[in-house]
Amino acid sequence: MKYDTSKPMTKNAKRTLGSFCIALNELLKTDGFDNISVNKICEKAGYPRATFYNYFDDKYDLLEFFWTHIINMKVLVNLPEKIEPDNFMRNVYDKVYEFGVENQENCRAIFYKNKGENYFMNSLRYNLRDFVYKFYQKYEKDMPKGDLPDDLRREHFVDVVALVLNYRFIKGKNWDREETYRYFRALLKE
Amino acid sequence: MKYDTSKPMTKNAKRTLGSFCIALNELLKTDGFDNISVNKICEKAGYPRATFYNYFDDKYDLLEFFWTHIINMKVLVNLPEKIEPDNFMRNVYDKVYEFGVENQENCRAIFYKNKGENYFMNSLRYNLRDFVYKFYQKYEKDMPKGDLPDDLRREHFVDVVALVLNYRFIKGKNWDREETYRYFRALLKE
DNA sequence: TATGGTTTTTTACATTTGTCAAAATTCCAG
DNA sequence: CTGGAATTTTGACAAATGTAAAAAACCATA
Repeated sequence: MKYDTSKPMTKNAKRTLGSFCIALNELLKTDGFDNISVNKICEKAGYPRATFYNYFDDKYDLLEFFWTHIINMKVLVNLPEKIEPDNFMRNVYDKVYEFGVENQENCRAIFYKNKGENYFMNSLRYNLRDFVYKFYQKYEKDMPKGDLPDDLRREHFVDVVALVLNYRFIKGKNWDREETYRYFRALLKE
Repeated sequence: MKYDTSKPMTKNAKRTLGSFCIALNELLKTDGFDNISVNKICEKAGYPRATFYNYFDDKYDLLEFFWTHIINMKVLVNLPEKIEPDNFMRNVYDKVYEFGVENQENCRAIFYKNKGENYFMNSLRYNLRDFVYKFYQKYEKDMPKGDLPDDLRREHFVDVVALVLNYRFIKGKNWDREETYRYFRALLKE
C-alpha cells in the first residue's frame, strides 16, 4: 500500500479510496478478479491510472484494502464489551450471518463470478481468518488458558473457527447455528 | 498453467521446465519475489519470453509449479507403505527436517531475501499445508475416525500439523522433535 | 482574501506483460 | 533414411503496468 493508512485520512483520500473500492466491487460482479485490470478499475472509478498508483501498488493491494475496509466498517462494529468464551463462536457466526443477509445479492453475484478464481478465493479465506483473529484479539484476555504457548493456542483457536466458518459460509454447507457450534466444540475438544 | 502436466512429459519440456525452476530458485536468492520479472527469469534461464508463456500464465504460476515440483521430487519420495497414526507427526516432521538439512544454504538464502514478501510467504505456507495434505491422503484409510464429518476432520488434522510445522520451520521456533510432537498431541486433544 | 506549504491529481514516459502466427525443431511411421 | 504431423521455440506486436515530476486543488493562517 502506497498510502499511509496509519494517520487519520483526509476527506479527499477517503472519497478516492471509497471510489476505488466501489469500482472494484462492481467489477467483481461482472468480470472475475483475473480479468479485472487497473485500467478498468480506474475507468469505472473515474480517475486516471496514476491516481490509483498513488494509493495502491497493484490490484492485489486494492483487494487487500477492500477486505480490511469491509471488516472494519461493516463487520467489526457494535461489538459487545465482553462475551462469554463459550459464546465466542455464536457471536462470530452471527456477525458473518448478518453481513451475508444484509448484502445478499452483492455477495451472491461476487461469489458466482469468482468461485473459480484462485487468487480471489484464497484471499477471501485468508481475510475471513483475519476477521476471526481480530475478533479474538478483542476478547483474548477472557479466553481460557492452557499449558500451550500462548501464540500457538491463539492461532489454533482462530484456525478452528475459520475452518468451521469457511465450511459453513464459503463452501456453503447448510449447517444451522447449533450444528456449527457443535463442530466447533468438538474440534476444540472442550 | 498453460502446459498440460497430466500427460507424460517429453524430454524437451522437462528440460525447459527445469531451467525455469532453476532460474527462479537462483533469483529468489538475490531478488525478492516481488522484484522478479518474467524478463529476468527468461534471461537467467536462457529462453525468450514467449517460451515462458508457452508453459506458464505468469510468475505466480511458475512459483506454484516450483513448489509442486519440489514436493513431488524431493519430499514425497521413499515413503513407507504404512505408518502408525501415532507416528504421523514424527514422519512429517522428519521429512521436512531432512529436506531442510539437505538444502540448508539454499533455504536460508531464500528465506532471508523473502521474509518480507507477502505473496511468497503466503504461498510457502499454503504449500507446506498442501504437502501435509498429500502426506495425509496417503495414509488416510488408517487414521482414527470420529463422529465429525470426514472432510471437516481431515481439514482440521491437516491444519494442526501445518500450524505446528509452520511455527517450527517457518517462524523458526527452536523446538526439538519431542516438543513439537507434544504440541501436536495437545492441539488434537488425543 | 491573499499566501505558502501540503496533499492530491495528472501528464507523459519507459518498462513489462501477454498473445499470435510463423519458423524451427523434434518425433515417428513407413 | 525420409516426409509429414506434432511439438516447441521464436520475433514482433498491442496492451497493461508502474514511475517521476509537473500541475492543480486544498487548507490553515495572517
